[in-house]
Amino acid sequence: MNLKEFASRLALSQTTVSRALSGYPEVKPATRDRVLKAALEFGYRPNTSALGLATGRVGAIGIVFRGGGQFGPHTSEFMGGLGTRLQQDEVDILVSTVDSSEAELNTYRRLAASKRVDAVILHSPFTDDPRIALLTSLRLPFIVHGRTQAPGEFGWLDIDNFDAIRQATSHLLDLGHRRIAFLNGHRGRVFADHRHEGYQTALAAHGIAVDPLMSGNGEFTDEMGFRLMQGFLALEQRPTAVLAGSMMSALGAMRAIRVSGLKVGDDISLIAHDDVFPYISPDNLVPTLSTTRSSIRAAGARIAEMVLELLQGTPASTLREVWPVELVIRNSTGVCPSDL
Amino acid sequence: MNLKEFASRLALSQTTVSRALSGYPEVKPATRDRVLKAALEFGYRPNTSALGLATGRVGAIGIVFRGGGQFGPHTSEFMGGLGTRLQQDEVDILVSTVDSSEAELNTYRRLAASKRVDAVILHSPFTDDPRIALLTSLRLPFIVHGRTQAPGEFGWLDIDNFDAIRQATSHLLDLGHRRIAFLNGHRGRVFADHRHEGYQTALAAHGIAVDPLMSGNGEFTDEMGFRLMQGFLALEQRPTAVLAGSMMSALGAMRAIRVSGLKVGDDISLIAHDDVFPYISPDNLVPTLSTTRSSIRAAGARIAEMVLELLQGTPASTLREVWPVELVIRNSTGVCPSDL
DNA sequence: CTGAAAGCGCTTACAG
DNA sequence: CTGAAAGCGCTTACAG
Repeated sequence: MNLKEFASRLALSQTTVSRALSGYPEVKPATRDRVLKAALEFGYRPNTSALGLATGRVGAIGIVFRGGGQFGPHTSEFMGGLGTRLQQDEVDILVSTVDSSEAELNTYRRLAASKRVDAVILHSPFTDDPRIALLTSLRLPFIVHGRTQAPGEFGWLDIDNFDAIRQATSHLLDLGHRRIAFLNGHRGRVFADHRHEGYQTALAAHGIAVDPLMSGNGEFTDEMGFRLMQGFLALEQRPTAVLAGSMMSALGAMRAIRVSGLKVGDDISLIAHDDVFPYISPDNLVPTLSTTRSSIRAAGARIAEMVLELLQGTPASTLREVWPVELVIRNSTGVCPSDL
Repeated sequence: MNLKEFASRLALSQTTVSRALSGYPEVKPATRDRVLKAALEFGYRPNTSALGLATGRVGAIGIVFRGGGQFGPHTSEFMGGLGTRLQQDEVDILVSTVDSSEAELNTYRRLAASKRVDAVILHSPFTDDPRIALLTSLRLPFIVHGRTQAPGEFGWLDIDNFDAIRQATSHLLDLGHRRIAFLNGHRGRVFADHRHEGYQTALAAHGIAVDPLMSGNGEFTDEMGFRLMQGFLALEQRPTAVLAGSMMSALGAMRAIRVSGLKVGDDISLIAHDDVFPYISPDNLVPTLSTTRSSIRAAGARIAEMVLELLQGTPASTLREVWPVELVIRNSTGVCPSDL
């Protein structure tokens, strides 16, 4: 059913019906009630394309993923967070998949030129991220999940990756550990660089330099954790503690430690970063896993809200947040064994 | 830039430009080339809303998720598969999140009434799924990921859950196991019911009845696997083999076995269903994990293709596929220890 | 408080 | 092979 038919059933003009539905003030309350009830009854809803043409707003937020690895467990939780907030405004998420950086840029061009979305969410930024300049020039509103050095008046939400790892490292140092390994994300990704700085800063406070042999970078998979940890354990002077960038790499690291005959918590301390997944909990591991915790789902929900605010006219420069990360001590961390 | 401006720059009518862009045959090749090149050069793309209004097609496929648990690891892989196929046609995925079944039905009503998507993908069907009748009455084209008894001329793709678990159970029986536990999905979900039937059928072939104490149902989380497995191990006559419905529940089950002092592969055999996640591989576990394997990403890609075919006019009744599932034997399965 | 009509940017029958 | 114009279903300035 379209507006014309719907309005004629109510014996009103399209104008009045449209205004009643959009909440304009100049409609008589009784008329509005009648329209609203009828819309529910007949299941009338404005055609999105017509609405998009007339108003320029389509009620969808875009997000682009690299088809391969990027659709990981973080992604689904983050999207779950976005969704819970956006559904309240009946805004949907438009997901596009790409194979390369170049394809990603082209997708933003396509989304902008065809006016498919009202805004996009940029994630996993690089220090100097070319997507910022592109989106700015396309005049496609956006919010960044993470931070970047790229200039511009955009909004962003990030967790305090620096302090999370600084805290975790300091805690291990306080327990007497001096050889602390680090499973980090890819170099060039802002979050990984921030974490590296936090690691370095904490070590430096104890006069310790970063040992390149004891830190590794990669995608956060179980295998990455397993392989890198095996490498660390094979070192002449193996670490007594490890920082893992995610639950997935922590699982692999724990297994490598176990297989080598050592015990997590007793022989080697472990702290992982936990994005809080519903299907794998640090409380449920053996031993329970100490973590730096920050719900990526909550971040998604807040970013959704920031996007909606941005579209409402809130200046991007006021939409910037750094979320603190909590260090949660469980049983995978202990005093450094003195016999090393 | 809109058509009007773009056409005038080319000194052509909007009609001709539109036809050239849409690949209509009645345009002179030279003209078409000129238009295509200029479109690339100026970055011209038709406005999606205008296109949607004029043609009724919006170039997006909808999928609805329950906000809470359903956004699991399966989801992201499946969407990755959808995306890789859809991107080739520049079709996007419109994701909506809901809290309840009722809200899900309303979302389909909203998507249909507002013509936001060309089709939707239904997933995780129940045996008698009310969504089928609704989508049919809404005339919203759809493909089901999974099967259902609900009547109708719709297309679907499912894996052979029955045979996967039947094979796995038979293999364990062949190894001498007689007490085989089963970590299954929620009752009422078709895939879980099919798996139960496969389990039951294989056991029955050896004259064994299903022992309700040795099978459990739930969401596929690490914790579910851990808790249920602990329960099985506490039984007076504990199982000598276990089937886990997913990698996540398998991780929990393996830990429960380990913590109890038993060894996977030696004391207890384990076979898990593996949807093939990039961040956790059965080859990399200790011991390596025997699985029933089926790439949920590949299923997503094929379903995307089926949706595109459906929209092209292929009859839904010809779009039905059951994919076989491969049993991959690794080191987590062994001969039943005779000392029990 | 309500309505007639222009306009958003396309496609496509119709005419040539 | 090309073009002028109607129509898709809305919103919103303008008029009353």
